[in-house]
Amino acid sequence: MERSSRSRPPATLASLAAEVGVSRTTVSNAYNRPDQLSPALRARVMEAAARLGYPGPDPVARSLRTRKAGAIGLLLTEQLSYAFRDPAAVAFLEGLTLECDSAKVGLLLVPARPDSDDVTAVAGASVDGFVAYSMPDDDPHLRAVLARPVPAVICDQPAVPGTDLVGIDDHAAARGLADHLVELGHRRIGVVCMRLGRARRDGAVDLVRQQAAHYHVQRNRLAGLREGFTAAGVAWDRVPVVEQFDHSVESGARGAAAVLAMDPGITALIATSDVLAMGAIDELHRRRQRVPEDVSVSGFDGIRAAREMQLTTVVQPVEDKGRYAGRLLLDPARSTRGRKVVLPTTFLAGQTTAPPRVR
Amino acid sequence: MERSSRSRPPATLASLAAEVGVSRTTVSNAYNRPDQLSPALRARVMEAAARLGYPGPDPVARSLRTRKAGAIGLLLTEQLSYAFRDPAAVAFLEGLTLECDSAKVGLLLVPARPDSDDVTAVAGASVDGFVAYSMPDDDPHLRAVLARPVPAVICDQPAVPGTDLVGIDDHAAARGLADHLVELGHRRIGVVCMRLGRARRDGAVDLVRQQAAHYHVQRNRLAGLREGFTAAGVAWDRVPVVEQFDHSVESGARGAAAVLAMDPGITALIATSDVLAMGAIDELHRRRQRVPEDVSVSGFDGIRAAREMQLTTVVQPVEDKGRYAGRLLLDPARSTRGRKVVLPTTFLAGQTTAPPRVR
DNA sequence: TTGTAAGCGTTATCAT
DNA sequence: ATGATAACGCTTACAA
Repeated sequence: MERSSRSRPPATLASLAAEVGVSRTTVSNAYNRPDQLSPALRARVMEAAARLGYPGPDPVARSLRTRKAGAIGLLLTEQLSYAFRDPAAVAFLEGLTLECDSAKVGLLLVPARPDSDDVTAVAGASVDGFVAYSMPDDDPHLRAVLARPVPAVICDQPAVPGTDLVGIDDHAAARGLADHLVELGHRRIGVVCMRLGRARRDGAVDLVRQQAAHYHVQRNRLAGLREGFTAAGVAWDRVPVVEQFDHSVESGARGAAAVLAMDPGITALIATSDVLAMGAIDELHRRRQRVPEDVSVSGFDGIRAAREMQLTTVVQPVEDKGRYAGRLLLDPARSTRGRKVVLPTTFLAGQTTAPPRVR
Repeated sequence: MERSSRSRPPATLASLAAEVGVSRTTVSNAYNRPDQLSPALRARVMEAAARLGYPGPDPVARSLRTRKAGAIGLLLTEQLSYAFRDPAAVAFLEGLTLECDSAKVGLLLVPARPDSDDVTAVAGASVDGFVAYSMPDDDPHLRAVLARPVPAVICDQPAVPGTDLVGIDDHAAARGLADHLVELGHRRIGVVCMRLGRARRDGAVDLVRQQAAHYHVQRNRLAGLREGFTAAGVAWDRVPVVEQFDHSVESGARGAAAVLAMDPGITALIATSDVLAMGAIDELHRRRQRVPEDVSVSGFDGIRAAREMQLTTVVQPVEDKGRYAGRLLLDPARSTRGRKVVLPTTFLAGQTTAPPRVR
């Protein structure tokens, strides 16, 4: 049996070089530039490495020397465990990882819990760049990312000078949704939206809070809706708008209940995400209301489950968002910063919206 | 306007120390041991840091010195983009990230594509440990993980001496499923299973390949099924078993079609995962077969979608698997290696299995 | 083809 | 409370 490598101090490149009787350079080359060595010598080095249990050059030491971490960080607005429950976030991850795969860099998940201001995870991440996904504009983690001397790409957020950006035109897409409902004849509506700030809060939202929302995406979607309905003569300040901190089907149901409590007579319920819309439909069904005969419901995102149930929604290319984010960040020739990629969305008329019931 | 920090060589701890006129130690302490400094001096250091645009100690250099990467690696058997489509894998991730969150370590995703033997991502990952999730026993990436001089936890895999393990008793759980179907009266059955090896392959699987499967989980589930049906007098070598490389609903449908082509007279179709079972049900419905009246179907895993559709399945605590994996790896007092955590499973009789149709 | 020498930026230890 | 010194393990001009 071989001597256990655990009994000795672990082998290093230097100790291996000493063992073989060559310089450290040679051992380094054996690993990193095999063509710079005679095959025979390389074989001797590798044999000795196996014998000593040398696992190859230490990644951290290499990173320090080469100034390349070989990974990028992804800043997520949620406890990680939570993010994975959101199909849109998962699709974004899919796209991003695709690009990481082909660039051969790792992906380090960096959670940014909204209830924590501890930024050490961001400051301590050994990465060559960051992607920030849908962070509120006042988040300290986001600031910490921008403070790091590495490139960053932000996604679904307001532009930051000198930082690449990927997003969609939430305002226009929401406006299209509003126009669709207006055209169908809806004038008495309600809205369930995702969280507007970092502090937990559920319930009715007045116009001031809508416009001051720290989540860019929600702010713009609400603005687009407001524009569309205002243009149709709807008094927006009387439209019940309910914010739900949690993003889940159950939360959508609670939001719908809150809206209905504020105005039981609405003919259409607009959710700013498909997940919330699905919960809203659940709640309506529990109340023996038919969708769309009694109440129309619309979502946003175009996640798979929503499309399968024929939800009227706006389909956005979430996976492409991830791909573009990765591409911008990993682009070897990133001479220009501050690039913007605005992806197209498509309105999808499903089976959950119809003209309001005539009474 | 401040002088741009981009114009100068980036500040380091040393340059900051020189600027302030103190030693490097003092600057280091200002960041890592604030109590070792007079508040006044610390304030001076921090002020200078802000002025010079010093972003704080470099994570890589710190890692080299402290011999702590502050992250763990997760080895996944798939292209990452693929893994996120599997609800069970996502649940595992959820559990693992929960533990990472509370231990304040990052999670580095390391993809191990089955069609690639390139192990550099594993060798080059700056991590303090690895979790390997459901890798085939002959995978070079897995070997590379075990070769790294950091602790590892393996999940859903055969035991490796000296390495912690988390898993379930797949054999016993599958046996229970078989017993359930036997009891209902099923003798003519078919099986759709997940991939058994790293090479792409779809179609009928003979006993030799079943027993030689490189995926421990699939091997054991098949063995459990075989044991149960053999005990009931079913000739297992005549049971159509079909392997599907891809793990998706569509793939499950194709697998079901293949099984039905081999024996159109089966009364029960067993899938070794819920995702495959859902596809099988789709395929049966396309053929105007009712489930369970015409054909019974069972799954495995207990993912949310399966439970919602009342699939007969085995529920395994996937999220707990992730939590235990993280806990074992991050356990500060990991004196003992080679620990085993075997989690319980529960059989769940749903609405998709019933006695075979009488003819 | 191989070796020399100079860092990469930090923290631990020990001294003052 | 602050500082001097010595690593941590590696890569890479450049020289031989």
